[in-house]
This record gives sequence, structure tokens and C-alpha cells, in this order.
Amino acid sequence: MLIATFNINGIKARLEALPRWLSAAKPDVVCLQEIKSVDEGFPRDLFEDMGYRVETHGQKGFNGVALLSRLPLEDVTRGLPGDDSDEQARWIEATVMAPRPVRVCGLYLPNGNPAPGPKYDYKLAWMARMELRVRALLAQEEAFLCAGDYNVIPQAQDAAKPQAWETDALYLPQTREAFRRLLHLGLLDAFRAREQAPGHYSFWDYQANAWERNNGIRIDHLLLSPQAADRLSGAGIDRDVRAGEKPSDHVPVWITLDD
DNA sequence: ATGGTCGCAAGGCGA
Repeated sequence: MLIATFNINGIKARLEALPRWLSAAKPDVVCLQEIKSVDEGFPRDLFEDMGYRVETHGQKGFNGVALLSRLPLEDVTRGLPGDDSDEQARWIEATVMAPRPVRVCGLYLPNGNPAPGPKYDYKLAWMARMELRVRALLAQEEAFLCAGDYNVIPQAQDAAKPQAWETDALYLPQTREAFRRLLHLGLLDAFRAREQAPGHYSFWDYQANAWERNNGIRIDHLLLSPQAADRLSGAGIDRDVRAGEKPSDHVPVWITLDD
């Protein structure tokens, strides 16, 4: 089973690039971020015609997450628990009904810039809420994973120019500390577990020829529960997608799990 | 230090 995460940076702008990648990569499950669309505006027919079930958690203009799945989905929930006043659409969960089911959490973690400031406070508070949700899921001792745009550069080796990010919300010590707390609960960074070499990125800014210079960062991650990690058979980043026509600034990151 | 580029959606915000 192939499960991917892909920040598409606007569904309307990706009506060609996203189906093109789906046809080539044939993922079973995809967590999408930054759909930048309300639920009613999401072109679900396009993906249903390709054999995918579609579950969205959208909002107008910004943010928004969605799940595409070739397998049945059960118990779909929307929103990260822990703050009823939070109106930003950044979290969706569903159980993928494979022979051995896996709970999939799709997330779009806040960017947090500028830091310090209220946006950074929101990012850290959101990460604390995510930790609580992960703890609750871990207590069930079942296979689950959290896949999405974390807006976290975990280590220096995950940036082409780490020194350029030292004061950025994606790389500040408190940010990386909060990410490590998730790992230390028992989650596995699946890509890093399968590939230790530096220089593998999932995002290149549209500005300043970042792609041409390979000035990238790795901020899209799949974190696996122990029961999911036991089934991990592969991981990769589809970096060539960034060179395609009208690309997102992110590329898909994926894993394969034994069914 | 500034602005560099996109997407959404129709002006400026978010990234």
C-alpha cells in the first residue's frame, strides 16, 4: 500500500499537475494540504472518476486539507481536537480499510512566521495539541500515521542552507524540540529511517531560483506509530514533480506499507 | 536591507 503526502498549494491551480502525478505514481492514499478551497469548490468528480474516494476539510482562500483513497475510508473526522475556537482547517483523519486497517491523520501544521509573535505562539500551541492527539492514538496500540506539511525542518541536514533558516519559525530550536517530542513518544520519521543521506528536500521556494539552485528544505513528513512502522517497506520523495509544468512548490513524499 | 514568486480571488494576505 502506497501512502503519500502532497502540499498542492491550491487545488484550482493543480488541476493538471495533480492528476498527472496520480496517474504516474498510483498512490492508494494521498493526504493533500493547502487545497485553498471550500468543500463545495473541490473538484471531487475529477478524482472520483480516477477511482478515489474524496474527503475534504476546506476553508475559503487558505489552508484546507483532504484525503484521497482507493480503499474505503471509515470514521472520518475533521479538525484537531483541543481548541473549539480554532477555525483553521488543518487536520483530517480517517481509517483506511486495508486488509490490516491503518488510521491516517492528514495535517497542515502552521507556518509560524514571523517569530516571535502571535503566529509563532499559535504554531507551538498547535503542536502541543497534536502531541495530545498522538498520545491518545498511541494508547490504542494500533497502526496509524500522521502525514503532511509539518512546516518543520528537523535537522541541519534537511536544508541546503541551514544557516539561512536560523531565525525562521520552521527551524527555531523550540520548533525542532516540539517535533522531537513527537518522535520521542515513539513515532518514526519514515523517510529519515530509510534514507540517512543529507540533501533530500520536499520544498523549494518559487522565489530566487530556489529549484534551479536546489536550495530546498525537507518539511513534509510521514510519522508512523510502532504498529505502522513494523509494516514499513519503502519511502521516497518524488522530486521530479517539481520540474513539471506549473508545479506546486512542494513535491509528494510517500511510503509503502505491507498490507 | 529589500524584494524576489506564487495562489486565491479580486485587494491584500499568506507563504
